Amino acid sequence: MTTRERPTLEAVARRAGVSRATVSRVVNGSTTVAVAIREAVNRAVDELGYVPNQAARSLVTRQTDSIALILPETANRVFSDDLFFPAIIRGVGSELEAADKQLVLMMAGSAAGYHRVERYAVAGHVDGVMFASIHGADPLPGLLARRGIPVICSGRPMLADPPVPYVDVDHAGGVAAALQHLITSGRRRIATIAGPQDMVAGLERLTGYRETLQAAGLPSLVAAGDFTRESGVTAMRALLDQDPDLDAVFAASDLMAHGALQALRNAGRRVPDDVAVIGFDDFEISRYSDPPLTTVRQPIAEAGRVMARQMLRLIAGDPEIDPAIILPTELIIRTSA
Amino acid sequence: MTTRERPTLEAVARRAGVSRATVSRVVNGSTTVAVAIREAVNRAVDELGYVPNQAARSLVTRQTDSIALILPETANRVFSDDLFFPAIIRGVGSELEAADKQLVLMMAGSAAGYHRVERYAVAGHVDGVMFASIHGADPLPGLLARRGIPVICSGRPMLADPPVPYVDVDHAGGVAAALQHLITSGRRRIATIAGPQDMVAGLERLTGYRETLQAAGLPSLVAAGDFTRESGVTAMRALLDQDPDLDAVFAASDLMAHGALQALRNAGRRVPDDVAVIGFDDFEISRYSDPPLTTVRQPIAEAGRVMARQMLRLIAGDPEIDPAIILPTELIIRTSA
DNA sequence: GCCGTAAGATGAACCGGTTAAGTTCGGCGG
DNA sequence: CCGCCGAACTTAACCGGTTCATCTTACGGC
Repeated sequence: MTTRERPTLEAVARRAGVSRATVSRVVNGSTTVAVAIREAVNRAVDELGYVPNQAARSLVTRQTDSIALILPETANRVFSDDLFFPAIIRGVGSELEAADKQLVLMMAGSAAGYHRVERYAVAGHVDGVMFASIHGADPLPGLLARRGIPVICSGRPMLADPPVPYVDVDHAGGVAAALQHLITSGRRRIATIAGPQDMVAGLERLTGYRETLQAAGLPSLVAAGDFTRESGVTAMRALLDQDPDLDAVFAASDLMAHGALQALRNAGRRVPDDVAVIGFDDFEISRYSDPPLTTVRQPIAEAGRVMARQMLRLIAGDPEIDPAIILPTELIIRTSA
Repeated sequence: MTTRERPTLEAVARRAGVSRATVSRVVNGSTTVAVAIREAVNRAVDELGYVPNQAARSLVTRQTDSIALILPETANRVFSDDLFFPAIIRGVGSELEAADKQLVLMMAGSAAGYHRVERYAVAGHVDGVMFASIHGADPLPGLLARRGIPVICSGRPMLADPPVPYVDVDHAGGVAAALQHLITSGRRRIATIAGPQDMVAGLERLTGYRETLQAAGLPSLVAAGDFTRESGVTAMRALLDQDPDLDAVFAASDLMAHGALQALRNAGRRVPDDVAVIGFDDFEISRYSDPPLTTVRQPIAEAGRVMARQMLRLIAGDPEIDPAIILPTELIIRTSA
């Protein structure tokens, strides 16, 4: 193991025959350095393989060039089947990479982990904190914001003591488009499988459903789910029990829609002939389901990118940050409805 | 915005009427502090909301308590449809969380990003670096190891100048079990859709296929893929062209197996009646494909956990690190074979 | 009553950078 | 020829912790 000592500024300075300060200025690209000296310093840097010590640097600059993304689920539940978080990570990651910032991923599921996130951020380990999805009335965003830490949320936070800027998608518009499509194609008994009601996404999609159907003078029929496939199966069964003659289902997530497809098949219903099904997300797998799923596409990766861009602005001290950015959703029509 | 100044050790010391050194010892849980003083200090810490400055701390301790996980794909390709990386992240994350270490996720796709990773690690931003999957003869693991940075790989690295400890799964055993199952159930013309040959996983699964079939005295038929669903579709079509009478396919990934199912359906073949299909991975979605996929389960999340544990040991200075840990694979029999 | 000792607290020297203030020196105007 | 100016470099003071050597104090043994 060639655990060679890491060279310090001091070492580089000695080798180049200049002072620490000069080396620092060369390394940081200052212009007021004579060409000859700059070259000598750069040579010394290369020869020694010098890399600045990040801890020392951020001790004085108060910057770390890394940004946290909080996944507020337990590490074990995140990613199990869901493609929401991967997409967010992808978007955020690509944008931060372009800005030469590092992405620090944190799972804040457990109560201990939750507190750990707070300490981590306050300790100055990161320049800012992004929340990938908020459950219930999470106090953490507000708490960090009050501590003076830049915060951006994906999804409107239910609780934000000092209001926190956020990026969200047009849930209501997406739902309305989906239901309109069902109504236009003649469906009249349209049920829904709702998402968790402690998340804004779940809440708004259900509200959108209720309002659209009411405006159309059609009856509502709701079953509760939690965005997972299993809950979709269970909810679909419950709906069929309550109204065996329903002719359409709007599920608040693609995974629940897949569960519904499965339950409908087992119940002997044909999709879309007997029952039309629409989901929400447009995950990759929905193109390959049987039948391919009609669904509301939400630009998740794009939301991640926008969130990252907002964060970079916030850190740069830009005073004009949109308090809310709402991205459009789009109905993708395939075979299931 | 309550951007209240962050209190320092000094402030706490003044308030508690003791020296900086004493506060430091209390904060770090030293035992040689009188109870009365310890309590006074803790009170001061609470009142001021003191949190140690991480940069200052790691400047002297040379520790950051965070560990990097490198995803060596471009940020845009990772996660697109694949459930491998999410599973690794899940395993690594849960284990590090338990050890109170932070996971830093890095995408090293672009050439620039690649160099960035090196600088980041050498700058001492993290205590160690884990590689989620190695493409080709990546020099980075060896390079970091030579710099004295703890490194663990998932998947045997093809190139490791100073040998780097790794965690992998029993590819050969899994492939053998799958093929044995096909042979036992009477299949004789068994083709394979291979993975990318610049990755050990792709390489070893193909080798396993060749050796097992040769030992059984059966002919080989290989089409190239790259682990994606699309490549599975293409490869399956090519295989059917070459041998319309094949009666089984072993795909080196679940995604490719799903592509094969799709291509077979389009070609009018029934699965498993006409052609048996086996995949490799056991992603969640494979339980819900049509028909449900028989596949080789590899414990991806477990590999992540083991990798994290090895890393923690390495950092703790444990001299006895297994240079290689191979986790068992298991054939999961469903309907497709 | 004196001394040795150990528990517990302190002062100060780091860690490795950044940067404001100070120094040196060549050149130019008067 | 002198003084002044600004460019370019150096000196030194931080940033906020950790830790070791040192000092203080209380106590037990003789």
